[in-house]
Amino acid sequence: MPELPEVETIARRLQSVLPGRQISAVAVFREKSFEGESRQLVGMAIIGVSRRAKLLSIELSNGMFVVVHLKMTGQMIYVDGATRLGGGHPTQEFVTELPAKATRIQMSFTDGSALFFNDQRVFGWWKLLNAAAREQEIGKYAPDVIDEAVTLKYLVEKFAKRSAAIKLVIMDQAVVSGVGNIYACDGLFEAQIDPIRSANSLTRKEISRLLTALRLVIHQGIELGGATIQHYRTADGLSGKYQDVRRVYAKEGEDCPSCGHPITRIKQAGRSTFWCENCQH
DNA sequence: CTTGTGCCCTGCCAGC
DNA sequence: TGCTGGCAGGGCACAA
Repeated sequence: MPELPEVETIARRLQSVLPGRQISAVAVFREKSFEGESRQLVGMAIIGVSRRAKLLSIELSNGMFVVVHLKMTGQMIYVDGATRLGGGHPTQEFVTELPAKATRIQMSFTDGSALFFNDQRVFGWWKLLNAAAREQEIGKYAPDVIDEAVTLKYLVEKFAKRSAAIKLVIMDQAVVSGVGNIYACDGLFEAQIDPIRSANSLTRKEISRLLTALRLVIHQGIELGGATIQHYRTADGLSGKYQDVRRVYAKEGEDCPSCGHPITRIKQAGRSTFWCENCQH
């Protein structure tokens, strides 16, 4: 589910509400969702929350981190104490019904508030890691696509070695981090590049256009609080707004926003790609 | 090294 | 009203 903009939106919100709170209990409803000894968390305070690639890091007062990957359907919903006790004004009714069926982990705080990790498909995870292990986990991922370390030169060199379809290469987290199916499709549309073309067939000019386009849609995604197609919710349980301005993703048969030609869906590496055959070459 | 394929899970929905 | 297959914001382990 969540790509860089969605994870960034969650990270920013959690950073504004979690620091200073002390963990009173952690309930793991699905063993698979949590790696490590959850009891070690009790008594720790939250120092801060950050994002790198599609990973969230929650820093604890003992120097350890809860590193989180939301994969396809993960949600991180924070509910304040007043709302949980019924006296607040929840932004979404369902936050009062947590934990829900898909809640895999509940982290409770001493002030009555709680953080819920919901994950329908159970692909996502929380790992309790020390600083070195967290560095190693994060180190598996290439620089964020919006990081200045991703230069035109960097991409030109990476693409030169790859004959696979450009759509797959920009979604390869060892090339750049943060681009998933929605922003890959929309970025390629914005750059007017055919998703099937081999990465090493792109000209320098096209790669430049693609980098600019990817950053545009990613930044727009962040500004709009992410894209809610199905499962994604902000940390307040709200929908994002990027889906309202998306170009082609999940718009099969609808009019191309640029030329009006119907948007096509094809399958690449088992996943849907949406694009305009008329505009993208 | 690269590439393609299957798989991890659960639930929804279109089409029979 | 069922059933069934396809599909879902990701990434890893394999085989070739």
